[in-house]
Amino acid sequence: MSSRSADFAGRVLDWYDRHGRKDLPWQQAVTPYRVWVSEIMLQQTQVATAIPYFERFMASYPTLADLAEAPLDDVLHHWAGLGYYARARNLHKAAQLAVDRHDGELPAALDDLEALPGIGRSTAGAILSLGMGRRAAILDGNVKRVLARHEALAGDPARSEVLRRFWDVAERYTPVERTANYNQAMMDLGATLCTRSRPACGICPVNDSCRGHAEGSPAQYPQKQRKAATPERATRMLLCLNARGEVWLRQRPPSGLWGGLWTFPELPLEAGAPAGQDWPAFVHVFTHFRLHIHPRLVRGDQPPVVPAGITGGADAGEDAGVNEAPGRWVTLAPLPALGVPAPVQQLLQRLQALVENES
DNA sequence: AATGCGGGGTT
DNA sequence: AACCCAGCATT
Repeated sequence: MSSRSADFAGRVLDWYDRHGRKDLPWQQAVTPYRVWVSEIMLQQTQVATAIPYFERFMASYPTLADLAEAPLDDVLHHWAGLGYYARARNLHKAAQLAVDRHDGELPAALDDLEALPGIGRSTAGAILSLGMGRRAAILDGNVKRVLARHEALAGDPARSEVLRRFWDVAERYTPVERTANYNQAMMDLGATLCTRSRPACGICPVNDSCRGHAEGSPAQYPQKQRKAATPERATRMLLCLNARGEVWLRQRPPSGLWGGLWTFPELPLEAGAPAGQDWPAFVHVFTHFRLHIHPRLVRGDQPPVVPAGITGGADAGEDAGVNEAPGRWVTLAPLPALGVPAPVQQLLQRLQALVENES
Protein backbone atom coordinates (compact mmCIF):
# COMPACT_ATOMS: atom_id res chain seq x y z
CA MET A 1 0.00 0.00 0.00
CA SER A 2 1.38 3.38 -0.95
CA SER A 3 2.10 5.97 1.69
CA ARG A 4 -0.57 8.28 0.26
CA SER A 5 -3.25 5.69 0.81
CA ALA A 6 -2.00 4.43 4.16
CA ASP A 7 -4.76 6.01 6.20
CA PHE A 8 -7.25 6.71 3.43
CA ALA A 9 -9.71 4.12 4.68
CA GLY A 10 -9.22 5.26 8.26
CA ARG A 11 -10.15 8.83 7.45
CA VAL A 12 -13.13 7.67 5.40
CA LEU A 13 -14.31 5.47 8.28
CA ASP A 14 -13.94 8.28 10.82
CA TRP A 15 -16.08 10.45 8.58
CA TYR A 16 -18.65 7.67 8.27
CA ASP A 17 -18.97 7.35 12.04
CA ARG A 18 -19.88 11.02 12.28
CA HIS A 19 -21.70 11.79 9.01
CA GLY A 20 -22.47 8.57 7.12
CA ARG A 21 -26.02 7.42 6.39
CA LYS A 22 -27.26 4.74 8.72
CA ASP A 23 -31.04 4.99 8.43
CA LEU A 24 -31.73 3.79 4.89
CA PRO A 25 -34.38 1.04 4.69
CA TRP A 26 -31.96 -1.64 3.49
CA GLN A 27 -29.60 -0.80 6.34
CA GLN A 28 -32.21 -2.04 8.81
CA ALA A 29 -32.66 -5.76 9.49
CA VAL A 30 -29.77 -6.40 7.13
CA THR A 31 -29.82 -9.64 5.19
CA PRO A 32 -28.06 -10.60 1.94
CA TYR A 33 -31.48 -10.75 0.27
CA ARG A 34 -32.47 -7.22 1.32
CA VAL A 35 -29.08 -5.85 0.28
CA TRP A 36 -29.36 -7.63 -3.05
CA VAL A 37 -32.81 -6.24 -3.85
CA SER A 38 -31.71 -2.75 -2.86
CA GLU A 39 -28.58 -2.92 -5.00
CA ILE A 40 -30.54 -4.01 -8.07
CA MET A 41 -33.07 -1.22 -7.57
CA LEU A 42 -30.27 1.30 -7.09
CA GLN A 43 -28.56 0.50 -10.37
CA GLN A 44 -28.72 3.75 -12.32
CA THR A 45 -31.41 4.89 -9.90
CA GLN A 46 -31.24 7.51 -7.19
CA VAL A 47 -31.76 6.56 -3.56
CA ALA A 48 -34.85 8.69 -3.05
CA THR A 49 -36.52 7.15 -6.08
CA ALA A 50 -35.81 3.59 -5.01
CA ILE A 51 -36.97 3.81 -1.38
CA PRO A 52 -40.76 3.52 -1.88
CA TYR A 53 -40.26 0.72 -4.40
CA PHE A 54 -38.05 -1.11 -1.92
CA GLU A 55 -40.63 -0.82 0.85
CA ARG A 56 -43.46 -2.15 -1.33
CA PHE A 57 -41.27 -4.91 -2.71
CA MET A 58 -40.24 -6.12 0.73
CA ALA A 59 -43.81 -6.01 2.00
CA SER A 60 -44.85 -8.34 -0.82
CA TYR A 61 -41.73 -10.50 -0.97
CA PRO A 62 -40.17 -10.63 2.51
CA THR A 63 -37.85 -13.52 1.61
CA LEU A 64 -35.97 -14.81 -1.39
CA ALA A 65 -38.32 -17.81 -1.49
CA ASP A 66 -41.33 -15.49 -1.70
CA LEU A 67 -39.79 -13.75 -4.68
CA ALA A 68 -38.88 -17.02 -6.41
CA GLU A 69 -42.46 -18.27 -6.12
CA ALA A 70 -44.13 -15.06 -7.30
CA PRO A 71 -45.51 -14.76 -10.85
CA LEU A 72 -43.29 -12.65 -13.10
CA ASP A 73 -46.21 -10.36 -13.94
CA ASP A 74 -46.58 -9.60 -10.26
CA VAL A 75 -42.88 -8.78 -9.92
CA LEU A 76 -43.00 -6.54 -13.00
CA HIS A 77 -46.02 -4.80 -11.51
CA HIS A 78 -43.94 -3.92 -8.45
CA TRP A 79 -41.23 -2.59 -10.76
CA ALA A 80 -43.54 -0.54 -12.96
CA GLY A 81 -42.30 3.05 -13.19
CA LEU A 82 -38.79 2.28 -12.00
CA GLY A 83 -37.38 1.56 -15.44
CA TYR A 84 -34.73 -0.81 -16.76
CA TYR A 85 -37.17 -3.68 -16.51
CA ALA A 86 -34.54 -6.31 -17.30
CA ARG A 87 -33.51 -5.78 -13.68
CA ALA A 88 -36.82 -7.16 -12.46
CA ARG A 89 -36.76 -10.09 -14.85
CA ASN A 90 -33.18 -10.92 -13.85
CA LEU A 91 -33.95 -10.53 -10.16
CA HIS A 92 -36.85 -12.96 -10.43
CA LYS A 93 -34.81 -15.42 -12.47
CA ALA A 94 -31.86 -15.20 -10.09
CA ALA A 95 -34.10 -15.90 -7.11
CA GLN A 96 -35.27 -19.08 -8.78
CA LEU A 97 -31.67 -20.04 -9.60
CA ALA A 98 -30.68 -19.45 -5.98
CA VAL A 99 -33.41 -21.85 -4.91
CA ASP A 100 -32.33 -24.43 -7.47
CA ARG A 101 -28.56 -24.17 -7.15
CA HIS A 102 -27.79 -22.68 -3.76
CA ASP A 103 -30.36 -24.11 -1.40
CA GLY A 104 -32.42 -20.93 -1.41
CA GLU A 105 -29.58 -18.69 -0.26
CA LEU A 106 -27.41 -16.19 -2.08
CA PRO A 107 -23.96 -17.71 -2.64
CA ALA A 108 -21.08 -16.24 -0.66
CA ALA A 109 -18.49 -16.39 -3.44
CA LEU A 110 -17.87 -13.56 -5.88
CA ASP A 111 -17.87 -15.87 -8.91
CA ASP A 112 -21.11 -17.57 -7.93
CA LEU A 113 -22.81 -14.23 -7.34
CA GLU A 114 -21.65 -12.84 -10.68
CA ALA A 115 -23.02 -15.95 -12.37
CA LEU A 116 -26.53 -14.89 -11.39
CA PRO A 117 -28.34 -12.68 -13.93
CA GLY A 118 -28.29 -8.98 -13.10
CA ILE A 119 -25.35 -9.25 -10.70
CA GLY A 120 -22.12 -7.77 -12.00
CA ARG A 121 -18.84 -7.13 -10.24
CA SER A 122 -19.94 -4.09 -8.26
CA THR A 123 -23.29 -5.49 -7.16
CA ALA A 124 -21.60 -8.75 -6.15
CA GLY A 125 -19.11 -6.74 -4.10
CA ALA A 126 -21.91 -4.83 -2.43
CA ILE A 127 -23.80 -7.99 -1.50
CA LEU A 128 -20.65 -9.59 -0.10
CA SER A 129 -19.53 -6.55 1.88
CA LEU A 130 -22.77 -4.90 2.96
CA GLY A 131 -24.82 -8.07 3.28
CA MET A 132 -22.33 -10.72 4.39
CA GLY A 133 -19.53 -8.86 6.12
CA ARG A 134 -16.88 -9.99 3.65
CA ARG A 135 -14.10 -7.90 2.17
CA ALA A 136 -15.06 -6.95 -1.36
CA ALA A 137 -14.66 -3.80 -3.42
CA ILE A 138 -17.47 -1.90 -5.09
CA LEU A 139 -17.32 0.58 -7.96
CA ASP A 140 -20.56 2.43 -8.49
CA GLY A 141 -20.96 5.96 -9.78
CA ASN A 142 -20.24 7.49 -6.38
CA VAL A 143 -17.06 5.52 -5.72
CA LYS A 144 -15.95 6.16 -9.27
CA ARG A 145 -16.30 9.89 -8.78
CA VAL A 146 -14.53 9.98 -5.42
CA LEU A 147 -11.63 7.88 -6.63
CA ALA A 148 -11.32 9.69 -9.96
CA ARG A 149 -10.89 12.96 -8.11
CA HIS A 150 -8.67 11.68 -5.33
CA GLU A 151 -6.34 9.96 -7.81
CA ALA A 152 -6.84 12.49 -10.61
CA LEU A 153 -7.73 9.56 -12.83
CA ALA A 154 -8.09 10.84 -16.39
CA GLY A 155 -9.90 9.14 -19.23
CA ASP A 156 -13.43 8.03 -19.95
CA PRO A 157 -14.44 5.29 -17.47
CA ALA A 158 -16.59 3.78 -20.21
CA ARG A 159 -13.35 2.61 -21.82
CA SER A 160 -12.40 -0.78 -20.48
CA GLU A 161 -8.76 0.09 -20.01
CA VAL A 162 -9.69 3.12 -17.90
CA LEU A 163 -12.24 1.09 -15.98
CA ARG A 164 -9.57 -1.44 -15.11
CA ARG A 165 -7.50 1.33 -13.48
CA PHE A 166 -10.54 2.41 -11.45
CA TRP A 167 -11.04 -1.13 -10.20
CA ASP A 168 -7.34 -1.42 -9.33
CA VAL A 169 -7.58 1.66 -7.14
CA ALA A 170 -10.87 0.56 -5.61
CA GLU A 171 -9.41 -2.81 -4.65
CA ARG A 172 -6.26 -1.24 -3.26
CA TYR A 173 -8.11 1.15 -0.96
CA THR A 174 -10.74 -1.30 0.30
CA PRO A 175 -9.81 -2.19 3.89
CA VAL A 176 -9.95 -5.64 5.43
CA GLU A 177 -11.70 -4.41 8.55
CA ARG A 178 -15.05 -2.64 8.52
CA THR A 179 -15.43 -3.12 4.78
CA ALA A 180 -19.18 -2.62 4.92
CA ASN A 181 -18.86 0.73 6.66
CA TYR A 182 -16.08 1.80 4.30
CA ASN A 183 -18.08 0.96 1.19
CA GLN A 184 -21.16 2.66 2.55
CA ALA A 185 -19.03 5.69 3.44
CA MET A 186 -17.60 5.93 -0.06
CA MET A 187 -21.10 5.96 -1.54
CA ASP A 188 -22.23 8.52 1.01
CA LEU A 189 -19.21 10.70 0.28
CA GLY A 190 -20.03 10.65 -3.41
CA ALA A 191 -23.73 11.25 -2.85
CA THR A 192 -23.58 14.01 -0.26
CA LEU A 193 -20.19 15.72 -0.45
CA CYS A 194 -18.12 14.76 -3.47
CA THR A 195 -21.06 15.60 -5.71
CA ARG A 196 -20.98 15.86 -9.47
CA SER A 197 -20.84 19.64 -9.52
CA ARG A 198 -19.53 21.89 -6.78
CA PRO A 199 -17.97 19.28 -4.46
CA ALA A 200 -17.62 20.39 -0.83
CA CYS A 201 -13.87 19.88 -0.69
CA GLY A 202 -13.55 22.13 2.36
CA ILE A 203 -15.16 19.56 4.62
CA CYS A 204 -13.92 16.41 2.88
CA PRO A 205 -12.03 13.96 5.10
CA VAL A 206 -9.52 13.13 2.36
CA ASN A 207 -9.02 16.58 0.84
CA ASP A 208 -5.39 16.78 1.98
CA SER A 209 -4.41 13.81 -0.18
CA CYS A 210 -6.80 14.53 -3.06
CA ARG A 211 -4.97 15.23 -6.31
CA GLY A 212 -8.05 16.60 -8.01
CA HIS A 213 -8.50 19.11 -5.21
CA ALA A 214 -4.80 20.01 -5.36
CA GLU A 215 -5.11 20.62 -9.07
CA GLY A 216 -7.89 23.09 -8.34
CA SER A 217 -10.59 21.61 -10.56
CA PRO A 218 -11.86 18.36 -9.07
CA ALA A 219 -15.14 18.64 -10.96
CA GLN A 220 -13.38 17.74 -14.20
CA TYR A 221 -13.19 14.15 -12.91
CA PRO A 222 -14.40 11.67 -13.91
CA GLN A 223 -14.26 12.53 -17.58
CA LYS A 224 -17.74 12.57 -19.06
CA GLN A 225 -18.47 10.67 -22.22
CA ARG A 226 -19.79 12.71 -25.10
CA LYS A 227 -23.45 12.10 -25.82
CA ALA A 228 -24.90 12.01 -29.30
CA ALA A 229 -28.09 13.88 -30.05
CA THR A 230 -31.10 11.73 -29.20
CA PRO A 231 -33.11 10.69 -32.24
CA GLU A 232 -36.87 11.22 -32.46
CA ARG A 233 -39.36 8.41 -32.96
CA ALA A 234 -43.14 8.32 -33.15
CA THR A 235 -45.84 5.74 -32.54
CA ARG A 236 -49.61 5.56 -32.46
CA MET A 237 -51.11 3.79 -29.45
CA LEU A 238 -54.59 2.33 -29.89
CA LEU A 239 -56.69 2.79 -26.77
CA CYS A 240 -59.29 0.12 -27.46
CA LEU A 241 -62.20 0.51 -25.07
CA ASN A 242 -65.15 -1.90 -25.06
CA ALA A 243 -68.69 -1.43 -23.76
CA ARG A 244 -67.79 -3.10 -20.44
CA GLY A 245 -65.21 -0.40 -19.73
CA GLU A 246 -62.24 -2.68 -20.46
CA VAL A 247 -59.16 -1.91 -22.54
CA TRP A 248 -57.07 -4.18 -24.71
CA LEU A 249 -53.45 -4.64 -23.64
CA ARG A 250 -50.79 -6.93 -25.04
CA GLN A 251 -47.64 -8.22 -23.42
CA ARG A 252 -44.39 -7.28 -25.06
CA PRO A 253 -41.66 -9.83 -25.77
CA PRO A 254 -39.51 -10.72 -22.76
CA SER A 255 -36.42 -8.86 -23.96
CA GLY A 256 -35.89 -5.46 -25.48
CA LEU A 257 -37.59 -2.19 -24.75
CA TRP A 258 -40.27 -2.47 -22.04
CA GLY A 259 -39.64 -6.21 -22.12
CA GLY A 260 -42.41 -8.24 -20.50
CA LEU A 261 -44.54 -5.17 -19.84
CA TRP A 262 -48.11 -4.65 -21.02
CA THR A 263 -48.80 -1.88 -23.51
CA PHE A 264 -51.43 -0.76 -25.99
CA PRO A 265 -51.23 -2.05 -29.56
CA GLU A 266 -49.00 0.26 -31.59
CA LEU A 267 -48.78 1.32 -35.19
CA PRO A 268 -46.50 3.61 -37.14
CA LEU A 269 -48.23 6.92 -37.81
CA GLU A 270 -48.25 6.29 -41.53
CA ALA A 271 -49.90 2.88 -41.23
CA GLY A 272 -53.62 2.45 -41.67
CA ALA A 273 -55.25 2.64 -38.27
CA PRO A 274 -58.83 2.05 -37.10
CA ALA A 275 -61.02 5.12 -36.91
CA GLY A 276 -61.33 6.79 -33.54
CA GLN A 277 -60.81 9.90 -31.49
CA ASP A 278 -57.27 11.25 -31.44
CA TRP A 279 -55.97 12.45 -28.10
CA PRO A 280 -53.24 15.06 -27.83
CA ALA A 281 -49.81 13.67 -28.61
CA PHE A 282 -47.09 13.85 -25.98
CA VAL A 283 -43.39 13.06 -25.72
CA HIS A 284 -41.84 10.35 -23.59
CA VAL A 285 -38.09 10.68 -23.09
CA PHE A 286 -35.78 7.68 -23.03
CA THR A 287 -32.05 7.67 -22.49
CA HIS A 288 -31.35 7.09 -26.15
CA PHE A 289 -34.34 8.57 -28.01
CA ARG A 290 -37.49 10.66 -27.65
CA LEU A 291 -40.79 8.95 -28.38
CA HIS A 292 -43.74 10.95 -29.66
CA ILE A 293 -46.87 9.09 -28.56
CA HIS A 294 -50.08 9.67 -30.50
CA PRO A 295 -52.98 8.05 -28.61
CA ARG A 296 -56.19 7.18 -30.46
CA LEU A 297 -59.32 6.10 -28.61
CA VAL A 298 -61.09 3.30 -30.48
CA ARG A 299 -64.41 2.01 -29.17
CA GLY A 300 -65.57 -1.51 -29.91
CA ASP A 301 -65.93 -4.99 -28.51
CA GLN A 302 -63.43 -6.66 -30.82
CA PRO A 303 -59.65 -6.55 -30.32
CA PRO A 304 -57.96 -4.33 -32.89
CA VAL A 305 -57.05 -5.94 -36.18
CA VAL A 306 -53.49 -5.02 -36.95
CA PRO A 307 -52.30 -5.92 -40.44
CA ALA A 308 -49.68 -8.65 -40.46
CA GLY A 309 -46.11 -7.43 -40.75
CA ILE A 310 -46.82 -4.03 -39.22
CA THR A 311 -44.49 -3.41 -36.35
CA GLY A 312 -44.95 -1.27 -33.31
CA GLY A 313 -43.41 2.15 -33.24
CA ALA A 314 -41.81 2.34 -29.80
CA ASP A 315 -39.13 -0.19 -30.51
CA ALA A 316 -37.83 0.30 -34.02
CA GLY A 317 -35.95 -2.95 -33.90
CA GLU A 318 -38.67 -5.23 -32.68
CA ASP A 319 -40.06 -8.11 -34.67
CA ALA A 320 -43.33 -8.02 -36.54
CA GLY A 321 -44.73 -10.37 -33.95
CA VAL A 322 -45.12 -7.81 -31.23
CA ASN A 323 -48.63 -6.79 -32.12
CA GLU A 324 -49.61 -10.45 -32.32
CA ALA A 325 -48.24 -11.08 -28.83
CA PRO A 326 -50.65 -12.33 -26.17
CA GLY A 327 -53.33 -9.76 -25.47
CA ARG A 328 -56.34 -9.53 -23.20
CA TRP A 329 -59.10 -7.22 -22.08
CA VAL A 330 -58.26 -5.70 -18.72
CA THR A 331 -60.52 -3.85 -16.34
CA LEU A 332 -59.76 -0.20 -15.65
CA ALA A 333 -61.03 -0.22 -12.08
CA PRO A 334 -59.30 -1.87 -10.52
CA LEU A 335 -56.31 -2.19 -12.82
CA PRO A 336 -54.89 -5.72 -12.70
CA ALA A 337 -51.44 -6.35 -11.22
CA LEU A 338 -49.51 -6.13 -14.45
CA GLY A 339 -46.33 -4.28 -15.29
CA VAL A 340 -47.13 -1.16 -17.27
CA PRO A 341 -44.60 1.48 -18.42
CA ALA A 342 -45.00 5.05 -17.22
CA PRO A 343 -46.64 6.65 -20.29
CA VAL A 344 -49.11 3.77 -20.58
CA GLN A 345 -49.95 4.20 -16.91
CA GLN A 346 -50.74 7.87 -17.59
CA LEU A 347 -53.09 6.93 -20.41
CA LEU A 348 -54.79 4.25 -18.32
CA GLN A 349 -55.53 6.80 -15.62
CA ARG A 350 -57.05 9.16 -18.15
CA LEU A 351 -59.17 6.31 -19.50
CA GLN A 352 -60.26 5.55 -15.96
CA ALA A 353 -61.44 9.12 -15.53
CA LEU A 354 -63.27 8.97 -18.85
CA VAL A 355 -65.15 5.77 -17.97
CA GLU A 356 -65.88 7.14 -14.51
CA ASN A 357 -67.51 10.20 -16.05
CA GLU A 358 -69.62 8.18 -18.44
CA SER A 359 -71.06 5.87 -15.80
C1' DA B 1 -15.12 -2.45 -27.03
C1' DA B 2 -19.39 -0.16 -27.72
C1' DT B 3 -24.30 0.04 -27.24
C1' DG B 4 -29.12 -0.82 -25.39
C1' DC B 5 -31.83 -0.24 -21.56
C1' DG B 6 -36.42 3.98 -18.05
C1' DG B 7 -37.65 7.25 -15.41
C1' DG B 8 -36.89 10.99 -12.67
C1' DG B 9 -34.07 14.32 -9.90
C1' DT B 10 -30.58 18.08 -10.15
C1' DT B 11 -28.47 22.01 -11.99
C1' DA C 1 -32.44 21.50 -21.57
C1' DA C 2 -28.49 18.90 -20.32
C1' DC C 3 -26.75 15.77 -17.31
C1' DC C 4 -26.58 11.53 -14.94
C1' DC C 5 -27.97 8.48 -11.21
C1' DA C 6 -25.65 2.36 -5.61
C1' DG C 7 -24.59 -1.00 -13.69
C1' DC C 8 -25.33 -4.98 -16.35
C1' DA C 9 -26.20 -7.73 -20.51
C1' DT C 10 -25.58 -8.14 -25.13
C1' DT C 11 -23.30 -7.81 -29.48
